[in-house]
Amino acid sequence: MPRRGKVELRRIEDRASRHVRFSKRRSGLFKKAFELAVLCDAEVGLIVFSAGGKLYEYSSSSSIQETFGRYQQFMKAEREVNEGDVTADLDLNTIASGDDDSSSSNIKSKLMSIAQWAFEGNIDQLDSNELGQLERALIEAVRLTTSRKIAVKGGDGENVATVERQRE
Amino acid sequence: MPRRGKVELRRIEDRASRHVRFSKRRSGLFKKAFELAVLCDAEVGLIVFSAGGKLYEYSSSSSIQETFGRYQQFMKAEREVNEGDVTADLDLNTIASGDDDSSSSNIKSKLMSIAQWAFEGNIDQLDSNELGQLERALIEAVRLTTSRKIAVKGGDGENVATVERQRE
DNA sequence: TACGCTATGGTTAGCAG
DNA sequence: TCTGCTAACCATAGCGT
Repeated sequence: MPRRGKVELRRIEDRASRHVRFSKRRSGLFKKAFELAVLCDAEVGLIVFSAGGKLYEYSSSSSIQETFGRYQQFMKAEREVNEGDVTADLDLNTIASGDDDSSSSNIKSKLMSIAQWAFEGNIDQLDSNELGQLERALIEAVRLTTSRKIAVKGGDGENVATVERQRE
Repeated sequence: MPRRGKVELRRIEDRASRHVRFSKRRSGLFKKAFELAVLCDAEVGLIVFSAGGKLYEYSSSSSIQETFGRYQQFMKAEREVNEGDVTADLDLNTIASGDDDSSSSNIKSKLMSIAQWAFEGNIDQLDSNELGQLERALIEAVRLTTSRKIAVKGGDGENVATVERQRE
């Protein structure tokens, strides 16, 4: 005798039942994701971790990373529109400002902006100007990281790594 | 009179119909994703781009980026297991090797390894040793990027093969 | 533990407004 | 274009094995 009523929308407490239903619903979800991509010509990226930590993924393009890269680009573009920026300037203001704040959040956001370069289109197609932007972002990240390292270590100022720009 | 037969699994050619069905199926997919997360205590991240480039997203945790960060960690851990690595060593071998190959693919993979640091747990919790690893990765990325910049600026004839992905 | 079954509830294609 | 309707298809909970 199949189900008696409609499904309640809350966590299934019974472990076994939860696992079985996870398995069934997961396959249903991935099927739907695939159908949406094919039928409607959409790009779909789907990541699922089970309660036990197992990973399941689907991407209609070549990889999840590619889809997420597009997502990052989209977010970046939206941010720029909202802030009135015109060019993909990679936070040059922040780089220019001389504050020596090597807090972890600053490092993280700098690494995230570098990550965007990794996820965006081909590195092949970057011109020397864009490479220069990337270069500056990386140098700034080195500076923040080095400061942070020293701060954590507790004042060992001798180990500062120096980045020397190559002459052009 | 509702539908006459089962749905064919191929791109819907009629624009209007494709849009309507995208809208309906998308909401169905997001509902299913939400249900899976709640019912089965799973972590779900879903990104959808419509054919027109509009973005739709869902994440059962605080953000897509967080889910993707976990995905990155998972992939990294898996890679380490497969390669027999014990520590999160961030390709120090590659860094150590003195080859001066500033090809775009090397830059990209270096940026990706840096991106992993951004997505991983709190920067706060890195000790000075880990910060040193990150520092070295960044310095190597600067070196590769600078070389690349000079190469591009100088002899432009180098048009590295561009790979264009086909859809379907 | 995982699969097959099936009645029920849920999703949706086509159409009308 | 979007919204609502509804028949028809589809997914799946609970059970049996």
